[in-house]
Amino acid sequence: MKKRVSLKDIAKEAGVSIATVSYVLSKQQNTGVSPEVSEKIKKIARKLNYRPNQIAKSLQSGKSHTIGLIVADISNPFFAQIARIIEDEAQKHGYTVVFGSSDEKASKSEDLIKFLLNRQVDGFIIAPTEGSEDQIQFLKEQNTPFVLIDRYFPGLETNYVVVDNYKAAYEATKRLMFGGSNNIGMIAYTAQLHHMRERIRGYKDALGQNKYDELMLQEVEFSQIKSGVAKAIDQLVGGKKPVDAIFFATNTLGITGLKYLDKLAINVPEDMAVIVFDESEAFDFFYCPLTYVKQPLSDLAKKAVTILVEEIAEPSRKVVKISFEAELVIQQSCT
Amino acid sequence: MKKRVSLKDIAKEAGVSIATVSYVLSKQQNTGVSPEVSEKIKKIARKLNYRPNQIAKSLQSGKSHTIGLIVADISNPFFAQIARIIEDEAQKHGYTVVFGSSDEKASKSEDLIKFLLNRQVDGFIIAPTEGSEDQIQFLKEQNTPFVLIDRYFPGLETNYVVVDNYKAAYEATKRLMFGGSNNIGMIAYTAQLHHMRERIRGYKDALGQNKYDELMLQEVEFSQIKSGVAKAIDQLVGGKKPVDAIFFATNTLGITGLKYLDKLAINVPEDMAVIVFDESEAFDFFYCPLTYVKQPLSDLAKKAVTILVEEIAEPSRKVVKISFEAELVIQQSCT
DNA sequence: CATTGGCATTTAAACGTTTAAATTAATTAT
DNA sequence: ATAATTAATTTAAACGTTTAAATGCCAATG
Repeated sequence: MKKRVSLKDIAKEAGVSIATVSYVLSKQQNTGVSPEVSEKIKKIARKLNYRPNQIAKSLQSGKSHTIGLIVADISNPFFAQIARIIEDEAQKHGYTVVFGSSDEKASKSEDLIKFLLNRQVDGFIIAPTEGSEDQIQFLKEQNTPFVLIDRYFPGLETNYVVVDNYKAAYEATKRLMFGGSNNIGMIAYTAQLHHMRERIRGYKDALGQNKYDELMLQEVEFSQIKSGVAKAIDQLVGGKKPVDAIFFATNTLGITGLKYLDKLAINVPEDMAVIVFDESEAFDFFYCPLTYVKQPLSDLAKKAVTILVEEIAEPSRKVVKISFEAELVIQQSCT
Repeated sequence: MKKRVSLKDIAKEAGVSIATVSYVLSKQQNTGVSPEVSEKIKKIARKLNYRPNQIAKSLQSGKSHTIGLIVADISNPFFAQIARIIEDEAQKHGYTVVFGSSDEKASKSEDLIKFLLNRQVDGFIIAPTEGSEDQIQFLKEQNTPFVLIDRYFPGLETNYVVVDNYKAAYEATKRLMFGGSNNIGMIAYTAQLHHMRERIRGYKDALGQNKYDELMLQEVEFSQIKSGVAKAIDQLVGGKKPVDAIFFATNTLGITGLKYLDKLAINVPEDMAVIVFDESEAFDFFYCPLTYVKQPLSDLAKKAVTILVEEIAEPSRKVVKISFEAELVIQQSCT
């Protein structure tokens, strides 16, 4: 491996000290290096194809210009899209992004945080998993800059960028009612995560006391989506009061659920109205154009980066809490 | 920001030199530190919650334990899935992954490579874009370890892990013929990238001289997929010899094309047989179960990491070229 | 002419590690 | 008792930067 050229090499070739080279190449304005020397150094640097060693800079400055992104699963299009926007936005600010997938497991999330802290990331953007409050609290105590995205913990004073899940779910459910559905079921995750609870709360509130029945809300485990969703749907359609509409709390639940409905030969929207939280490329091929809740991913991700970069620059500023509105894209599945 | 605890802090508290602490904590076997001192140091380290500064280690060792992943677009599920597998595999070897999306632009790819080189990544996994040969050549000259994935340049002696695109395309086309299609069109990218040319070559060879007609191969630009595909399909179905089958060269082309076929009210497979290269969650919802070429993503990604890690350990070893077989998953769209 | 000031450059320390080499102390052999 | 050996620990240099402080030089000032 050819040794990379360093300031030292340039200094030697130019016959000056390392410091002089550094002054020239880090090109702050008022460093009194003579124009001749300056030119000479720049020329040599170009000739040798000098590329500064970011690691050395980081050690010296204490800043790595890297941000850690922790999501549930980078291969889930929802997070992949967020990752892409974060990447672009971070790059604009001169930051690199390193990522990790927690698989919704607090233990993995903890490992990742530690791993990335060792790497001296300057800050984190995290979609926190259930049970990771103490990790978040730890970051806060450490004064490590971070922004939560997609989810947050109402009990913790932290930066976050989310969507108004309650409102979005409320409106979606109301739309189903407006479309004529009388028994609206919901399929959500078992998780105690706030964003999930908010979606459920929105659903319940929309139905109101008299309409809501325990069995109409089915919760399934992350770890066994497929069987869980199947069982949930069986419950919803098989009970004494079968539902005529289902509100899926996420993308993945929706995809899995629609496949199962297909298997049961239940038709959307004739036999069953449907609304799904989040979009998916897959929905474009569903025989009935789906009504879904569209999150402003780009806004979410960009804002998260902006806040993080600001926080890195000015560590102990006030916490920023942002909640965007989601949009209900109405198509034919909810009538 | 609370200062992180360093070896120095531990040394001071323990009343020993920094070196002793380092010897204890980097726990090579035979460093003759007395058990008492060793225990004491470990205890203090735990108490102070010491976490080694990876940046300092990197500077000292010249290894960052980071690998750079450059793909066309991380938000494309094909690459997102690869990224996920690479992440897991890299982690097993103690590596972090930083990623960047080139958008199939050589200039972006070049910027990314430079950016990540400054970050001292130990090596790269790259899905190279068209026109990036010189960048790859540059890495080779620099002796920077790297592995190409998904695509490669036949003119360059480099590590790569790909799929036998020729064979996969050949078999797919033959299957369409076997299914009874007489005029088989193909929609591919304009790119001169080898993997794309191979898919096209496989298609042509399967058809054979007598069957192949210029107009049956339509190439569209990356930059205008939607309009390009629409135009291509118009050509294919509108000519004097309308096609009765289409072979889509990628995932994205397939999705876009199927949507357009829908718009034209062309039915699969009655009016048009279809095979797509690569899978997509979306296909599960297409009214007719699609026949598609399934790449062994997991094998590809894992192998790429293995090769890279080996190359980093032993830099000037022989180039490794791997070609996996793709699987043709036959469903109802090709009859 | 000695002093001051300003400019261009260098010295040196620092960031947090690792590690070869040196030092010191204790033990064993002669 | 002295030299040689071994064990435990420290010193110091190195990785590639940045940057405050020091230095050297020259011209201008009083």
